[in-house]
Amino acid sequence: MDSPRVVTILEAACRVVIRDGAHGLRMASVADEAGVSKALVHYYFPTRQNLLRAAFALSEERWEQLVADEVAELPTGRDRVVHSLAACIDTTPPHGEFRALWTAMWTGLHGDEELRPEVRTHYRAWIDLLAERVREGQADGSIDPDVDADVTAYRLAALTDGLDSILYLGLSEPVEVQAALRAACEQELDR
Amino acid sequence: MDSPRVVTILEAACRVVIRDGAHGLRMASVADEAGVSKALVHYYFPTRQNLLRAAFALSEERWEQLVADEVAELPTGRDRVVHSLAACIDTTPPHGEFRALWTAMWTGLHGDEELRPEVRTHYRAWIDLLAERVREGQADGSIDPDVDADVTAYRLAALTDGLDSILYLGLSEPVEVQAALRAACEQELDR
DNA sequence: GTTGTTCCTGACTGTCCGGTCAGTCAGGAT
DNA sequence: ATCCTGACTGACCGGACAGTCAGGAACAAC
Repeated sequence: MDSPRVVTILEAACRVVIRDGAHGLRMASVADEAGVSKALVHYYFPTRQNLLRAAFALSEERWEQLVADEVAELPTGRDRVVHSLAACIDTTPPHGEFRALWTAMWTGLHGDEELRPEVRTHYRAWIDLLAERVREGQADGSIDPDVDADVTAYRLAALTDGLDSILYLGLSEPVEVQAALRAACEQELDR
Repeated sequence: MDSPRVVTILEAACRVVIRDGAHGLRMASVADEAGVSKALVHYYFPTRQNLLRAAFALSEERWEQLVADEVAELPTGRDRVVHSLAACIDTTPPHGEFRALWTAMWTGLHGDEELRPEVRTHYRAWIDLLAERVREGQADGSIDPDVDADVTAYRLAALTDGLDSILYLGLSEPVEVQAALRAACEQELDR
């Protein structure tokens, strides 16, 4: 399923989504971007929806890998939690691109009811991963041992999501939003 | 500008947006829903975008009025803050409809760059109003006088926004989300 | 060298939908 | 009696765009 051609097309689709949004994705744009004919895109992905889903799946996979790699370098659980969250509101490459994709996927939910369970699964997994990292922090002493890891992860995930909206709206500068996240983390995690 | 005919059309448009999303709004659907011809919709609203914006403006105005009225009944600033937030994740009528509209407007941002400043203004005003209510609570003793009202309002607004996303995704039941909000309010507001 | 399979394309079609337009009609002014 | 206007309609237009299809090239397999 992932011949080089398929990957080329999916990466092109990701670039188009970042540029035009999921809703603005045209089969012809993807074909142009990939340097192939429109019919070839349909050859590998019968419908537009198939293409969109596959592109999201690919970007999601790569994003999770990227964050996991970065996080693995950090010394404490607390650092890992904070970095996981900060990555979600990072507007600079390479995180910025993934952020744009995720936002687009989010928006793409409207009008594609079948995409919802998939996004839900990813979101759930992300919260669970976050909770796990909180527990690591509690184990290594970098996070208050008395907080409930699940509740904290849930709350911080929601907060980050909201901060991302604020960022997207252009209500605050990235720097302010990052500071707000850091402050909230201190309040939630410090002993 | 708001002849009865115009209001009929705008209310029809709101119903269509709630049902089909902003992106799924068709001039023909609105016309059918309002029981008028498609041409009449164009008569009052030259373009689809005009109609969407006017519909959002109307619903926004009504929603703010509704919450303001409800909040005015409550005894303490703390109650008013909590209710303002809870109203945003209330899935039951009449709040639920407005929530759907707001989510749709949010989504409608993608692909209508000119809508963004308007949403930003509303969001900003909402945070400011919330901060004001926090200060009222500090004045009447129902909220910890040591918290920074602006920071708290900002953070709670972002959190509520994120919780709304979780709700929209169907990741948690409304009851759980409401409980999470209440718990977060306690942590942020209690002395 | 013929046959089959996979990859790939240009040209085409059908449909959906925002927007236009010529014209109808009721009612008010003159 | 005539003119005018604002509200309203049905029919139509044109562009955009997902998806189709007949067939061509490349590359093996026998």
